[in-house]
Amino acid sequence: MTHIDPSLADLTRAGRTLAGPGCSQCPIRHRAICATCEDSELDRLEGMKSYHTWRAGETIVMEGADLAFVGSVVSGCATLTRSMEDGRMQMVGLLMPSDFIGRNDRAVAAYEVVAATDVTFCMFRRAEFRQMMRETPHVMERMLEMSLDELDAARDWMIVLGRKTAREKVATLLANILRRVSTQGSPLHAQLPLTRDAMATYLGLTIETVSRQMTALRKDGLIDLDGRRGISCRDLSALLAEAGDDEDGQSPA
Amino acid sequence: MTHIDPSLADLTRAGRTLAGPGCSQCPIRHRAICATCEDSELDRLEGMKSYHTWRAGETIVMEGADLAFVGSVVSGCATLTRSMEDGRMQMVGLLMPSDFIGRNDRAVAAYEVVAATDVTFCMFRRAEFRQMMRETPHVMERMLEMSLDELDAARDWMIVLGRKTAREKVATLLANILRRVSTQGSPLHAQLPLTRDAMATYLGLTIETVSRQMTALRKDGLIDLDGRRGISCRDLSALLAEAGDDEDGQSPA
DNA sequence: GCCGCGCCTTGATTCAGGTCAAGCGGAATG
DNA sequence: CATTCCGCTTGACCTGAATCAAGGCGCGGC
Repeated sequence: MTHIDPSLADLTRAGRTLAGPGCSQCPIRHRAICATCEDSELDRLEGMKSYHTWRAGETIVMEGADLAFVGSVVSGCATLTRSMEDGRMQMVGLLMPSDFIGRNDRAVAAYEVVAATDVTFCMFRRAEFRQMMRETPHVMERMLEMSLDELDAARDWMIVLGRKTAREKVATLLANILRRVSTQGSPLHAQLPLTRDAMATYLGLTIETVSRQMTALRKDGLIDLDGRRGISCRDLSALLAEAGDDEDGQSPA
Repeated sequence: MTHIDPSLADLTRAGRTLAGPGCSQCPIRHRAICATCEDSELDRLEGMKSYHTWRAGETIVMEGADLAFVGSVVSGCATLTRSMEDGRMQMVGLLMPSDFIGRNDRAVAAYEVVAATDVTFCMFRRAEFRQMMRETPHVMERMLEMSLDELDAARDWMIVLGRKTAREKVATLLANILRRVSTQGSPLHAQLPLTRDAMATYLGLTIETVSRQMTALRKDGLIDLDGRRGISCRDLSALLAEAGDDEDGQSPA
């Protein structure tokens, strides 16, 4: 169970390089929060956390349901989706390893959380975590930092939704996924963690438009497709140019 | 210099009712952060803060520029805008009284901040504020809470940008503004803090479409317009229905 | 190996919102 | 009081993405 290379840009964040040494188990412990914890604090965390795995497609938290835990993704990928009464849906976040979910001060989930692939979470009960945070200020400081990163990322996504064309939207998403989950090397390649339907929900498009734009990008030589999920790209900067971003997107090296 | 009624829903947040007693001066001191501060802490804050006012239209922070302060809005309204290299722009946030700007751990602004109306900020130098936060955990806790509220609000806005029609978008914005800045009473009425152009930038539309939808809503009897900025509404729930939200939107009473 | 189901692609058509263009009107200026 | 300018409205037209409608195809089950 290895984690992503921390030097890769973050799909749902502003691309901050996470601090912390080699990580072997739980991102909450080893990277996301406790990079500077004392050993005794780590031991305490150890006793509080638990793991749970969901299969692709399973609902993890229903919209409006009681949210009894906070936690972060250990492996796999989950989607955060909000929906309107008439059924229109918008994905508002994509949770990849080390991403955090749940807030310490509110019990009700504002979004539906669904496993996109098989996904494992490292979880804490809400009240316990809150208490721990109060007693450990640098954990709270790290939480604040992470929240602000998520806020920046959410705001960046508003440009995608509000101003980009369908082609740019699809190129943006593919480039982000390639940067984040690809096996290193050139050409980059990856297995998409999302169905076409999920991509459409994320991008504010329909499934047909996503499919057409993927085909168009393939015909234009910007990407190669391998079955339903496989994708590769030999020139990421060309793809980013189609995305309408600067050469390097929003992320420093 | 009175603040908005805290019972009014927050335009750019998830509608949490802020705690704290009557507020007469700076929201950082009296409401947003220090509702639970000791007197001695308040005195210390008092010595650190300063005020600054910008005229409508002035740029407060340029995109990518050095951000030397953190602060919150005392009165007036400012916009947070991100732009693409080809000039397309998307507003990613609207700062109203008590809203916060600037992060404690990063010096560079990701967005341009512009005064929409004459606007006054209460400011702290970044390094000082960070130090103060470290020494005062409940201030940090409040900052975390505020950041998570902003994150929820940003994610809510993604539905507006990604899935709503032009009519729904305009109705959503008008209803939010009316809820937040209207003088109490029925019919609600307010002076819009935004030009049509700024509304378009916020909603991911063009100025012409905003104008047409405003006219349509007026002709349909959902709102009344009074000059360029004046607006009133005798049935907010009807307007919210046009916005595609549930009757009460995202905010509890 | 064959079948069947879901996911995906592709085509034809429609329509919401963008684009281009003209003109109004209120507020500041002289 | 006339002028000008800028923010706004309105109209005509166009286009990009949605919608509606067929299939194709990879994958799991038998």
